[in-house]
Amino acid sequence: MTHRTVGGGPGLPAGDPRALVDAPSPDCPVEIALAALRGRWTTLVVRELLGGERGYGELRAALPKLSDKVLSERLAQLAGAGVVVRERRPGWPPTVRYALTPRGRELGPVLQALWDWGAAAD
Amino acid sequence: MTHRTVGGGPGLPAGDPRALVDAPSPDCPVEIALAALRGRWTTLVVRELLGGERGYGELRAALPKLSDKVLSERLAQLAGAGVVVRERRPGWPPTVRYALTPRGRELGPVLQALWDWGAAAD
DNA sequence: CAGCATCCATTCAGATACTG
DNA sequence: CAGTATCTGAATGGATGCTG
Repeated sequence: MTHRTVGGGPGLPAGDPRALVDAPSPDCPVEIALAALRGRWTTLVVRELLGGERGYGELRAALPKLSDKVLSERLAQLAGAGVVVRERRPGWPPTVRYALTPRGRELGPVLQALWDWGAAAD
Repeated sequence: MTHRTVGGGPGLPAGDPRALVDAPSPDCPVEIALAALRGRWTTLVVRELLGGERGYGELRAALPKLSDKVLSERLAQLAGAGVVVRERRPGWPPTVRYALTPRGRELGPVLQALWDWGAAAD
């Protein structure tokens, strides 16, 4: 055994240049994750979807104070981040289902870490 | 043994009302944590301080593209969140040292979780 | 049903200049 | 050395109204 985290698996970098940036960079993994969660309401939308797939109207009903504009923005943002998939169901009236991707479900531990830190009184 | 996470320790809530909010709330632990990390440059400032205490000028040197205005704002924000302490050293020229609090050091695992998610290719 | 378009108020970050 | 003051442009979020 020589140094920590040199082997495999996740972990803070052993020489990963993205840990040395001297300015905010879209390539930094921390920024990637924070970008996915950025913006008001985002974590609440993810929380709803952690309970299973939902239709647009179900999301509106669960978060009644969230406007169409921002909800659409958040869903597009989360879809762009690979967190959410949008599925159109044929027929009338048109229905749409939103669900977390596997990558989206992996946000569970991240939100857990944030919760634990924020809940700790210290 | 009955249910998960009912006992002690951290974990997603067993009946914590803060997990059921229908709008962004400053009481939600996740929001508390994200508020501490919010804003451009914030995580980079924390990263610098994870390497040990620093003076104002050392932070400026490590992050040369960060303006005085934003650096001051971030340090005040982090101090308000209990992440950083500011210590004035007497004498001339005036010097100041910034260091993470114990609570600030506990951001390590949070940043690790964010890093791991952002670094995962999936 | 599931949204997009538009307008407006607020917040945010960068640049520059000045101070205890 | 370690900041604060001020200004400006960009991004953000909410409200309202319209559409496939």
